[in-house]
Amino acid sequence: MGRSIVKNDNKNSHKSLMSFIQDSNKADSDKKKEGNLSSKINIRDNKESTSTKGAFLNTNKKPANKSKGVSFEEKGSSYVHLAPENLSSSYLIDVKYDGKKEKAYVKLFNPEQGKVFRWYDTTNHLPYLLTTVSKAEVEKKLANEKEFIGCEVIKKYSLLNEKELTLTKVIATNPLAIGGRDNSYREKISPSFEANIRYHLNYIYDNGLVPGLFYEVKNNKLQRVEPKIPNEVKDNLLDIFKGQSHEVLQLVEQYLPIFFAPIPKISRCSVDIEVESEKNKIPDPHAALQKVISIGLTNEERETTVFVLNEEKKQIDQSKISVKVKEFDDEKELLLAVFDEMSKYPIVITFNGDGFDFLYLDNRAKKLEIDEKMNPFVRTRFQNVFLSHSIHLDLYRFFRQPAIRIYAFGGVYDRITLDELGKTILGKEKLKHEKDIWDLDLEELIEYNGRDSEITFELTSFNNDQVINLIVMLSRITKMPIDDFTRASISIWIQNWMYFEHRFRNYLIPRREDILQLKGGTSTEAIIKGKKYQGAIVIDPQVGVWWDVHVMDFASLYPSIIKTRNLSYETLNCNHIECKKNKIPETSHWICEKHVGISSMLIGFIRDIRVYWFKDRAKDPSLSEEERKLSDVIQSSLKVLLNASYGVFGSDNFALYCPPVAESTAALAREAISKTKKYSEEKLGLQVLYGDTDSIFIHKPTPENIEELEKWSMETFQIELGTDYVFRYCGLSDRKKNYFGITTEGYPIVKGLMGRKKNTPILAKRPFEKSLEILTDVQTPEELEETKKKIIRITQAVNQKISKRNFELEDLAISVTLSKKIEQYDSWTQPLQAAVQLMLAFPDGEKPTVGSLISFIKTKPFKIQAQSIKLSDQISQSKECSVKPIQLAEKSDVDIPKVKELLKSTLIQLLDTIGISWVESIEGQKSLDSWFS
DNA sequence: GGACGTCGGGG
DNA sequence: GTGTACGACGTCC
Repeated sequence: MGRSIVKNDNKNSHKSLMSFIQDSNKADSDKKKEGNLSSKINIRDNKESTSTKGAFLNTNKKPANKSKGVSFEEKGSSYVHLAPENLSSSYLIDVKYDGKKEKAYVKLFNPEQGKVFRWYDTTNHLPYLLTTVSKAEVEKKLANEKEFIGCEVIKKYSLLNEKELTLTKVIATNPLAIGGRDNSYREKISPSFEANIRYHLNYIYDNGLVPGLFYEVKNNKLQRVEPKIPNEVKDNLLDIFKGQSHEVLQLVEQYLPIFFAPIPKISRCSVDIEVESEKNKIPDPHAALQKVISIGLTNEERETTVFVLNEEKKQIDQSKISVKVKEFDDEKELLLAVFDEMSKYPIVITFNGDGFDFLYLDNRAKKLEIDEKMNPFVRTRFQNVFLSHSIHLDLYRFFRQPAIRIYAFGGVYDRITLDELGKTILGKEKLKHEKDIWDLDLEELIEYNGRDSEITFELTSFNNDQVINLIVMLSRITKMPIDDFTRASISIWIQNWMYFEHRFRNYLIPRREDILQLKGGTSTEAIIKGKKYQGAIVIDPQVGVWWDVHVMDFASLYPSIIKTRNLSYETLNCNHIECKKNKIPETSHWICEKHVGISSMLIGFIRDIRVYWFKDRAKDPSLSEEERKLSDVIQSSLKVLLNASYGVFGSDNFALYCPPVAESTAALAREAISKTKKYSEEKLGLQVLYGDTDSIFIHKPTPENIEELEKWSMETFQIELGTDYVFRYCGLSDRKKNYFGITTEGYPIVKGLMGRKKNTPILAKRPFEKSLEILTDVQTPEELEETKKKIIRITQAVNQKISKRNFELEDLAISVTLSKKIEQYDSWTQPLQAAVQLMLAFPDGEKPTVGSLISFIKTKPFKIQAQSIKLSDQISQSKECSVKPIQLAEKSDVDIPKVKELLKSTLIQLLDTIGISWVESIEGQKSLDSWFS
């Protein structure tokens, strides 16, 4: 916060390493560059680099429509418009594959006509795989394959082997011939490379397409429309990266349009449906047996229309409704009207449309025998539903991504429900109703449905379209179409981003097993049993109250280490004997000093551009609010990628899984924090009170000390060490990751203390928060002593209330979100006990499952009979419970000693830090005054 | 009372 | 289906 960034220092010290790497590598890297590095930015310039694929087409058979193995086909829909021969500048919103036509196509939103057009590939791009098997041999092997088109010999650079490889490119008429069937080519030809990449993504890589940028169609050819970016912006940016390698400068040019092309307002609507349903039963979207009774649709003018089924032609009281209403006496007509309205928008937003609304509508349309041509939905071979004419943005999928929840929204929402998101992000709740949807008056139904559709829309529009902009920006960076992007998770985003950059540079995309085999496993032992390698350091806290404490931390430490130490799957444990001396401490690994690692370069680039450009601009008062907000969106999208960039290398489902990369990053971080502690203590004579992963708590440093540390960090690590907070005072307990501090700006920072955890009962939370509140006002050690007395009084008062059973049942409730299905619990945990009791008490109610919020209170032990509930075999038959769900509990059930324990364990963490003893001050017989006198 | 499992929060 | 470290509380033996 407000940290000064020493740009020049950084660049220079960074330069020293990079120029070293560059120099020793010059001959090699020049060779690598020859490929298509400079010419891939525009698809127009792409002819040379992709010319190889055209060559065979002149001589070989043409791809024919003979494949019967394609498992999904796009039907002709009346909502689809084909792109004309020439189409003005349009927004690339999607890339897909049409199995029937055996062609890739893109969806282009043309703002002039307000329509989405489909442009089918005209370059005869075809699916392929790569192999080291010779052309002749492959041709012999596949001679009788109907879908086999031919082979070409191509050259690619393998980063893993550090050499150019001559490969056979095996081309087929359709993607399933390459991979996805039992007898696909990738099963027949070994080794095969790049054979498990979805075809439409391959199409994006090969053509250097960037979803979310502008393209036009000229003489049936797709070409990018370059945005006008002020020279000034470009020059300033290049200046930031001055002195870095040629490849990084290339990257700056490549990403200019991605960051600076405007994000146009794309018109969109949200859709939410209501279905006739039996009491407490969610209708099955696969069966779609019940009528659709109402559909809400909100557009960008914030106009909400509710299409409602009114078979009995009841009079609707207009005074009771706030939205537009369209009445239908026939369900089929209702659906058709909504389909027609939806077709006007290039983006349609739902909340869980993938899992419910659209699945239901598609199946219902089939049931009602709506003409296929009028049904806007298309099924993929995985039975997903998407829209033939536009893109479907399912917000449930997007907000569910942990990386988005934590890094883009600071974890403000806990549960992924429309109500919770509306409440926490928009301050707008769903309408509550006592009755079932089935029993609502028409007016109530209309209002309820309208509200849901409004919340859904506003989740994308609040704060200047923050969510849409975030999605577009991440989609541009990772090169994933919005449709794929919002349905994939962070490791796939990073995978796609890195795959694109490999292809862009004509590098062979490595196979997971080759990385693992060549780079080996880990060499440190994890502290926690079952983990693969050792993680971060947490410095032992110095117990007590400390005044004037500076918390310094490294700016995005892990990504910075990946950048400055050149960490990448190919540079870790490289083949050069000379590099073996460049050891990673505490491990058996070493890093290459000859080549720049690709992930190091990419992660380093987005780190630098975030820190040196967008982060400052997000807060720059000299910029317009709109510019600031856009910068903030970009910096937060970069943050999302950066924060996951280290972790993915340690995740065995990541395509470039490389445990030594993750392990080395953690080891170097440990080294950085340990050295900083040592330097502070030994060279500067400072007292280090605590530290966690990338932070260090320093007692009473002078401004000179701080400056000295910042300078030393830049020189030693080329990473900014800055001041995160200054605490007027802070309290450290003997527990790690447990402390509080009051900043000089006068607000409290609380870490790990139970009183802040969301499932702590209010009874304990209230005195905790009250105590913290008065601690926040404390200015001097003398005032602290006074405040301690107050806190003791507060605590004693609550303790006495508990003894007298003077509390509300709700105040004792412990809320837990179930993390598993009921049958999957292998032990008789308290949340499970409560869930089972609920199921017994309400056999017809909604069954608790993953994500259900269960509230319970602690009781004296009692037994229940739960034979009727299906549980894991691991759980024995005797069922003793120590909790009761709040719905079933009474005050007399409460186990008083346990509640007192709970209060104690919550508050003792805070009291410990300020030196109040629970036994003496709260439980003890001594009066308050005598204890202090 | 110790080993082990589960959960949650935070980075 | 990004990583590990950590504390609290529970069950099971």
